[in-house]
Amino acid sequence: MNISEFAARSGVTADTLRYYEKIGVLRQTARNASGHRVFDSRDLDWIAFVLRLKATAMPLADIRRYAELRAQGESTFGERRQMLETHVRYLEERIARDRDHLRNLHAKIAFYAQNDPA
Amino acid sequence: MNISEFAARSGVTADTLRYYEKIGVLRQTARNASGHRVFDSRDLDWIAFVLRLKATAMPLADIRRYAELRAQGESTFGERRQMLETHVRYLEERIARDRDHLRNLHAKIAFYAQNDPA
DNA sequence: GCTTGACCTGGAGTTCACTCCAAGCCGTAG
DNA sequence: CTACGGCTTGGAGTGAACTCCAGGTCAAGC
Repeated sequence: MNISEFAARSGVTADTLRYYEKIGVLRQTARNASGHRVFDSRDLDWIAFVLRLKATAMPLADIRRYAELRAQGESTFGERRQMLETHVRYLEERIARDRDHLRNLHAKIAFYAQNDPA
Repeated sequence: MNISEFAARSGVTADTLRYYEKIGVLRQTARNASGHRVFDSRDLDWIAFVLRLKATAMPLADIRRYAELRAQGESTFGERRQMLETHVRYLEERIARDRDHLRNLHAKIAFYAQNDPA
């Protein structure tokens, strides 16, 4: 598929896709005879995973590192696993913190509800 | 207390505190005879709440809006409550998404653990 | 009375993650 | 054969949130 279809399916703009390729988050994509990028379903899987990492606040520099390891094949399974384990710990902490923030916000909302002069 | 003590206690650098004042996240702070900022424990409470909102991804522009409402007194309790309720919904969604991401990451880690050639 | 150190201001610079643009190439439709 | 749309590139610009700096003021210690 071409870049605009891939953009539509992945939910990432064409500009951003080219940017991701430039910084190494996407591999150098295949090209057709006219030099246009050609994407396949494996690229779709990869970008979905990238979006998952991004959604959980992993910096693009780290995602880029993961992409590098991925490009080196199965020998990097261990290192990739370590990256993910580190990230899981970060995520677990974020969830715990968020729950705490949530409790605090609920208390504040209750206060406003009780004391609203309106 | 002076700005460096306030910075130490709040965990925010003096530069950032001055920046927050400039953009309206902190009110125009009180000054002593030499024009130096003087902070009190209520400022400490407020900055802690600002950090809570920031930690949950509220943009400074929104925090600034909340600070404005706060400066207008009790008549804005309703509007402040609405802002927090909107933010609570956002946070609840983020927690739900994070939990989903976490499950996915665990599955991927399990795969690496199973298949690591090392 | 001079030095030192903490503070002040305005403004420039930095990082991250895009986002936009000009200029150019290529295949198809009229 | 030319106009058009979609792609290409390199590079400039954007917005958020800081971060740093130069040049200046002021109170306290020696």
